[in-house]
Amino acid sequence: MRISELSRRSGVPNATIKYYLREGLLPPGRATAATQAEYDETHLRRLRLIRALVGVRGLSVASAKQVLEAMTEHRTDPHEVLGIAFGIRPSTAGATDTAEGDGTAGANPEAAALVDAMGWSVSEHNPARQIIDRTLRTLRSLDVEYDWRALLPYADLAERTARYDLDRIESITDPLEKAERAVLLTFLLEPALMALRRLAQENESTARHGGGEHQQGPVRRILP
Amino acid sequence: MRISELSRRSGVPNATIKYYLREGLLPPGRATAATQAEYDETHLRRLRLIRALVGVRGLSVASAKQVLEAMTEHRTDPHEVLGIAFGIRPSTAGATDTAEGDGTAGANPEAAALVDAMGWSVSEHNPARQIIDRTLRTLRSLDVEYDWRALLPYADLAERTARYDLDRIESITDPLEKAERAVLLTFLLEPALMALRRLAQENESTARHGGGEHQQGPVRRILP
DNA sequence: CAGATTAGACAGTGCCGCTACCCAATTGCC
DNA sequence: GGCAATTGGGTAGCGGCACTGTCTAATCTG
Repeated sequence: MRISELSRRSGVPNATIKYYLREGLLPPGRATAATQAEYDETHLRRLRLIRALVGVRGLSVASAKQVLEAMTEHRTDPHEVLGIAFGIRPSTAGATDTAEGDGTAGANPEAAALVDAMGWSVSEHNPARQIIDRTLRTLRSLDVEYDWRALLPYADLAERTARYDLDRIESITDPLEKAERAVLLTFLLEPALMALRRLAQENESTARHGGGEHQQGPVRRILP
Repeated sequence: MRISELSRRSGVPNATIKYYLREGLLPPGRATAATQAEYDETHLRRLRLIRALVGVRGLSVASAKQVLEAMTEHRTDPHEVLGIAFGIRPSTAGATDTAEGDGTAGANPEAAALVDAMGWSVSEHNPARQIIDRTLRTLRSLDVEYDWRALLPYADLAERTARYDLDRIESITDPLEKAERAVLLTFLLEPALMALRRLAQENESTARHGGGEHQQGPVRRILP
C-alpha cells in the first residue's frame, strides 16, 4: 500500500507519517521509484504501536524511538528489550539530569543495595537504577526519611508483578512478536498500574478512616 | 524573607518563582507594600515540592497545580487528596482524550467490573477508572487479548502497595503534613515503582531463559 | 498525454516551561 | 534627605517539541 492508504487505515495524518519516517520511528517503505514507496501490514502495525506509545503512554518521540529500536534490534532476547533504553521520562528532560556524567554505572549505591538485598541479577547499566537513587535523594531533600530499605516491600511486589508480566509473554514463540508484546505490556500497562494503585489507595484510605458509608466485601480474590 | 532569598535558598531562579506565583502554584507572599512581599518557610517548602513534582516527576505545571490545590484544600481528609485530580499525564494531552464527554462516570465498564470484583469502595468519579478502560481498549486495538480479568493479579498487588503507602503516612498527625506526605509518596514514588518493575523484569527474564552467567541467591526477603 | 498522487524537503504553528527586560515603588545606607 | 539597589508586577521573547502545510519534481493512472 502507499502512504495515503496507510494514513487512511491508521487514522494518522499523512504529514505525521512522513514526520515519523523522518525521525526514524517508522522504517521506510520499499521504494519502487523515486517518488513511490510501498508499505505493508508491518508498517501499519508499527504505526499503531507508535501512536500507543506516544499518544497514550505519553512517551516523547525520541524515547519511543529508543524503545522501538531496542525492540527490533534485540528481538532475539526479549529480556534485553525489557531492561533497555530508559531514563525515559515524559518529554521535558530535567535540568539536573545530564549531571553526574556517563559514570552511569556504579554511582547508584542505593539501587545497588536494593538489588543485592533482593538477590536480583540485573545489569549495572540498567537506567532504572538511576531513577531509584534519584527518587530517594529527592524524597530526602524534602525531609522524608526514606532509603532503599523502605522500598523492599515494593521491590517484592514488583517481583511478583514481573512474574505476571513474563507469564503473559512466554507462550509467544515468534521472537519479534514476543518483543512487541513485552514492550506493550511493560509500557502501556504502566499508567494502568499506577491507576490501580490510586484506586487501591482510595479504597484503603476509606477503609481506614471510615469514609464509612457503605460496607462491602463480596468477591475477594486470593492469589497463589 | 523576600523573593531573592527564596530564590537563593531554593536554587530556583527569581523569574521562575514569579512564574509559579503567576500560575498560582505558589501562594503569594504577605504583601508589606506595593512592591514588597514577605515569604516564609512554607513558601520554601512548597517551592521544593513544586520542583519535585514538575522537575523530577515530570508533571505539567497545570497538573501540579491541581495536585497542590487538592492537597491544600482537602487537607482534612487525605484520602480525598489521594484519589483526586488525575487524568494527569505528562504534558501533551492526547487528542482522542476530550472525547466521550463529561459523562466521565459510568462510562468505564471494565474499571467498574474490576473495582467490583476486588470489593473496592471507590468513587465513580475517580479518573483512574478512565485510564484503566482506555489502556485496555488500546491494548485490544493492538491485537492483545486483554480485559479487566487480566488485571486482577495486578489489582491485588496494587492493594498491597496501597497498604504500604498508607502505613507510611498514618503516623503523621498534622493534617497538612500528612496530605503533603501522601502526595509525595504517591507521585514521586511512581517512577521508582516502575523502575523496580523493570529491574524485576530483567531479573525474572534472566532467570527464565538463562542469561545464565552468574547464579545468585543470597539475602531473599519474605514479606508478612 | 492530462490529472492525480507521491516522496522528500523545509518552513511554519501552537503549546509549554521558562527567562529576560522594563517600570515604578520601596528599601537600606549614609 | 538623597541615592543606588532591590522588589513586585507585567509583558514579551526563547527554545524545544510534536506536529502540519506547502512546494517541487517525479511517477502512476486512465
